[in-house]
Amino acid sequence: MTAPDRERRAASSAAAAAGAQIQRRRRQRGMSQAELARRTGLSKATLSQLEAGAGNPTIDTLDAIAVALSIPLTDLLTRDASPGTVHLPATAASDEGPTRELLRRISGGHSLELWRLRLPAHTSVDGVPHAPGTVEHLLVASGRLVAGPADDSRPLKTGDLLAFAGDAPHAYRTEDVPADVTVVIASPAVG
Amino acid sequence: MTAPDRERRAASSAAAAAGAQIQRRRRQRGMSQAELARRTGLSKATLSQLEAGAGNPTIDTLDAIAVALSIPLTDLLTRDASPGTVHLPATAASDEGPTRELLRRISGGHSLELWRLRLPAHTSVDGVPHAPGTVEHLLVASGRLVAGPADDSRPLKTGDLLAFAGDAPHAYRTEDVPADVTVVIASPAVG
DNA sequence: ACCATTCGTTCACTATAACGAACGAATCCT
DNA sequence: AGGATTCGTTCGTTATAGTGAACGAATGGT
Repeated sequence: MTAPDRERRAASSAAAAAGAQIQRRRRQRGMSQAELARRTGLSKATLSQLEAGAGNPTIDTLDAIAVALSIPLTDLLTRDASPGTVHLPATAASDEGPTRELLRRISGGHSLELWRLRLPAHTSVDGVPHAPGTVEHLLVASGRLVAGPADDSRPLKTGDLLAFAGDAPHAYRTEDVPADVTVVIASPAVG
Repeated sequence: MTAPDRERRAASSAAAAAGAQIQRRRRQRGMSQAELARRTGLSKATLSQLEAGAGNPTIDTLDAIAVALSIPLTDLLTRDASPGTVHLPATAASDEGPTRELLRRISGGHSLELWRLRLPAHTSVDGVPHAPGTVEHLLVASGRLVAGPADDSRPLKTGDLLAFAGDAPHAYRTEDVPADVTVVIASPAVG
């Protein structure tokens, strides 16, 4: 890469986005730059410049930060906004004939993770906030639970679908019955 | 970061994984290192070392490569889900404590559809072949069925996950018990 | 056979990412 | 108030990511 090329890319969205992301996640955890510096083994100077969007971090630097923040490396490279909560109650199964029902469609540019979440009765689990723009889908395979964003959680039963923003604090909680839940996480990718 | 720290991380999985990923995607496109160097504006030397897993690229370098390969930046940092058919049998639920299990990860650039498929007993349904590159995921919420590509279908029970290429002919078939299946269809974004 | 390309690698050099140290501004104690 | 921390920033220095040139090996044309 030539020097001019590098300059032209200096204000590159990738580096700036990563910087913003680092700052956001750090503050989310009530962590100071100094403390993050201690945990990562990086210098305060480096973090300061990165968060200012001025830097061009190496993959090792980003990895160290991701580890210290307990998030996947890729979460530092994703961005943007989040939708509202959608609750689709289970529909009655028809007695005869197979049914095919479209629950939800999300348009392009997403990465995808499928998780299985098993909760015994009377259990509460906090969800790890994901990258901004991440949408989380809960499909209740069996049981009951209360789940969703901290400020808008819903009671769910077998067959229900709940979609909500995965970048805000959220939690799953069972009461008298255990729950078996499939979680589909769709994250927008930076291209 | 101190010098010893850096050395210790030299064989870091993050850098090595990125290197492997770069090589894989480049070859997939029948592109030589030299040509990728031209398109990215990077030197051949840099690419050679990165693919060898020896490097520690900056975010700008990775971004340039991602752009040249027309893939989201995050794809360079992600292990791709294996392309073939994958069958993940249900795991036993632990008696105590919640379990969180990553079933599958698919890198960016996908649109997403969630379907619910309900099959009465003794029913057979042909799946519509989707666009090339589409991956279909079956999550068995309850019951049993035999499903998958026409030439490689598998018996599935409650809790199983089956992933297979959705662009080939495939079918779902129940025997003595009905089945309730969540289908996640990931299609590569157009463009 | 020969020369011309193109490939991926290695090496010395240059540009720069990350560092350590010092700074002023806030905040919290006596 | 005064001293002690802790914060985030800025500075000069050091370690290293990326460069350009040269290399041997492989391929293609004449």
